[in-house]
Amino acid sequence: MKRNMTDLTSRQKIILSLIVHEHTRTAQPVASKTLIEDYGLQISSATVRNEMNTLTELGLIRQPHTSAGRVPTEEGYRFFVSNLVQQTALPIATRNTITHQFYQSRRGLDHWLPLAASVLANQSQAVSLVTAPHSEKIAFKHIELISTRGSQVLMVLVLVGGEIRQQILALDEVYSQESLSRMANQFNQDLENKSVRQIEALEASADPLTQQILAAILDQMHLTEELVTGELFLDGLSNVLSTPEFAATNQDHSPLRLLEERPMLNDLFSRTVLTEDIGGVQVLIGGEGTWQDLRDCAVILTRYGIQDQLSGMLGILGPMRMPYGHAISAVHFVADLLSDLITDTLID
Amino acid sequence: MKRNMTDLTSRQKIILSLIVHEHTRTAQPVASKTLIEDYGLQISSATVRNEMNTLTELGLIRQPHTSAGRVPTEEGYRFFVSNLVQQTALPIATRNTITHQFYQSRRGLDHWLPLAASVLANQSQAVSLVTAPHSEKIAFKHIELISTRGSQVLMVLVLVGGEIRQQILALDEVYSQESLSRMANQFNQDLENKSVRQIEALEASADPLTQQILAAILDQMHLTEELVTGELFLDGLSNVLSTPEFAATNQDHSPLRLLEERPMLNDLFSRTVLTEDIGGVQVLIGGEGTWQDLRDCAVILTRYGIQDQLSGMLGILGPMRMPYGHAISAVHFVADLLSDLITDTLID
DNA sequence: ATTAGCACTCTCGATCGGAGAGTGCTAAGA
DNA sequence: TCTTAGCACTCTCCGATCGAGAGTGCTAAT
Repeated sequence: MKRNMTDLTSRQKIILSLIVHEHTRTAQPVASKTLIEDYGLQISSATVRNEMNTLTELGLIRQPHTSAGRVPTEEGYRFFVSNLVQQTALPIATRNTITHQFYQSRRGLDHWLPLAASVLANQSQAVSLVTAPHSEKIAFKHIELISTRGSQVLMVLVLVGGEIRQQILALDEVYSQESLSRMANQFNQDLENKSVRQIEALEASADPLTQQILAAILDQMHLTEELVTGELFLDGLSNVLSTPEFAATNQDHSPLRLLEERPMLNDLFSRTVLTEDIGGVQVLIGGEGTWQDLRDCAVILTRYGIQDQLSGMLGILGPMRMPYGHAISAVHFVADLLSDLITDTLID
Repeated sequence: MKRNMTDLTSRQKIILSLIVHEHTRTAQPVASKTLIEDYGLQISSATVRNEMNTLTELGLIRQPHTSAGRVPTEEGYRFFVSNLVQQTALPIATRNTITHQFYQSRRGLDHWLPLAASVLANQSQAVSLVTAPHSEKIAFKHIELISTRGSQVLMVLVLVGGEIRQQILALDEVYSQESLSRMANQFNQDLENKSVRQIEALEASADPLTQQILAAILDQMHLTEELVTGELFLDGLSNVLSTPEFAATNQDHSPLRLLEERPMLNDLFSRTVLTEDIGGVQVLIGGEGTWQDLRDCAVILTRYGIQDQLSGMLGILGPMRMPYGHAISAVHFVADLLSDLITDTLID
């Protein structure tokens, strides 16, 4: 079933590449004549047709109907991406512009993540997805208790890795800001770098007030732990709204549904990228049998961040007919950029 | 131009209402016969046709072509919303379920805002928009300096109202967590409740380290001040993807573009709702001449929060053909719910 | 003021046919 | 054995045509 490099002659590879390229450009079936005319091949259209026949038998391309040109199949795209695609690095000027946007007045993740999504969307002309980085292991870093009104207190919790969580606590009596700060300092000394387990062990043998706060801390840590990924940033919806692949022709089965269904999205993330080391880019073509809604789409995903410590995911979702070389390069580039930024500002 | 209540006989109002209702249901032009058959009117179709003629002359309904039924015009919808719509309160069971979801294990805005978006989207079967609440006047509440690595420090800034901002600072030398905490405490005493102006006044006469931190604080306060609204939460995209109004038939002019263009969105927010007091719901029909992309859409927006202190915006964007009664009630309901929650947990 | 009756108009869907595109096959040439 | 010119064949696409049906506007009667 699975083809490898050696199954195809180099001429067949060239023809497959050209079909992919041309079909990406025009969204139309590609004719044998178009190929020799537009790309100046030194062979006749009949020869191309013969080769096309072979490729069709191999399941790499197909004809929408008897007398139409050829279109790459899912298999065909997979073969292309695995063996033939060549990454087309972003122009140096573009890279500089983008890098500059990220580094100007170092504003932190709040700024970088939407920017990453925006850059990806622009570069790929597809929908981009970026998740906030998430710690591999949840541990306490710092707590702050801020008196607000009456006995109500704002708890700000910083976890190792830099994730910040907040919660309003209703304490039993009113405490001054001084005593709240003292309490927070105590927690900061006692809990630094401690894991959920270790903190749970302390919970039992504490006075009621401490217990209440510990419970809140643990609550937030649990919530964070349960997340597969951090917050999700999207961009580039308008890039794909008008493409036929995303139009909701089939009743309400649009690939865009996926973006609103966190369970599905998490599933996608878990099954593909979470298993990979940082640095590898995964390309999913046509839903891979699992995601019906992605039948005509491709997803390019990768992980960024710091191996075994703090990582997020980013990638794009576009029509299967996509400029893979450019898209993969763009994903790589943005991932590396974010990884660098996070390494520079890691909170540990 | 503008019609008021008294321009129409009560029978005309009934007919207009029925046309709006029926067209909302079927998305088809409404015939005179349909009206008397499906709604049991005790008049003949010819009479209805005569009245329809009048309504057409008044510009409240129109015929797509000579021998088709009638469709409400923009004007017609406006008249309907201003004079005829009756809010249909959400069923008590639904209200309870929703309220319960908001109040369970009070998790704070992180939880409430996406939930609000989700509830609105479900109730209205349209796209929902919710912005995080934003302070009317920016003032310092609390700062925390957390040592991370080497001379790098995480600054967590809490503003009056509860907005939290963070930034990584690169200090000139390494400070212990104790000395950082001491510094933070000093700031907390000196700056409590101070505005941007007041803090700027202090900046000049401080030592370099203090200056650096004050600059960072001011930087974040300025950034916050410049925001028209807080973070934006969306939901319900899939509700409208398949409706003709949102399909990107006209090249790439879909109403959904709007959602990705913050400037446009801010403009929409500013011109309509920011001018209103909390409690009033605004209905925008057909882009009101300003927003081309919203030609076939309606937007229902309102403000929630605490007057003159902390407020955000929420609403829905749907096809002009929309169950206004239900939608307006839903927007009202969710806004009130959020206002209550925010009042309970206000940080001042 | 209302309504029955009727002629009129316009859309929608089905059907048809021709033009054009592109193929597969065959047979000849390198 | 590989390549290619030539040609018949197939299928889509597009426009034209047509009839059915829906819904109206008008007229005349109540």
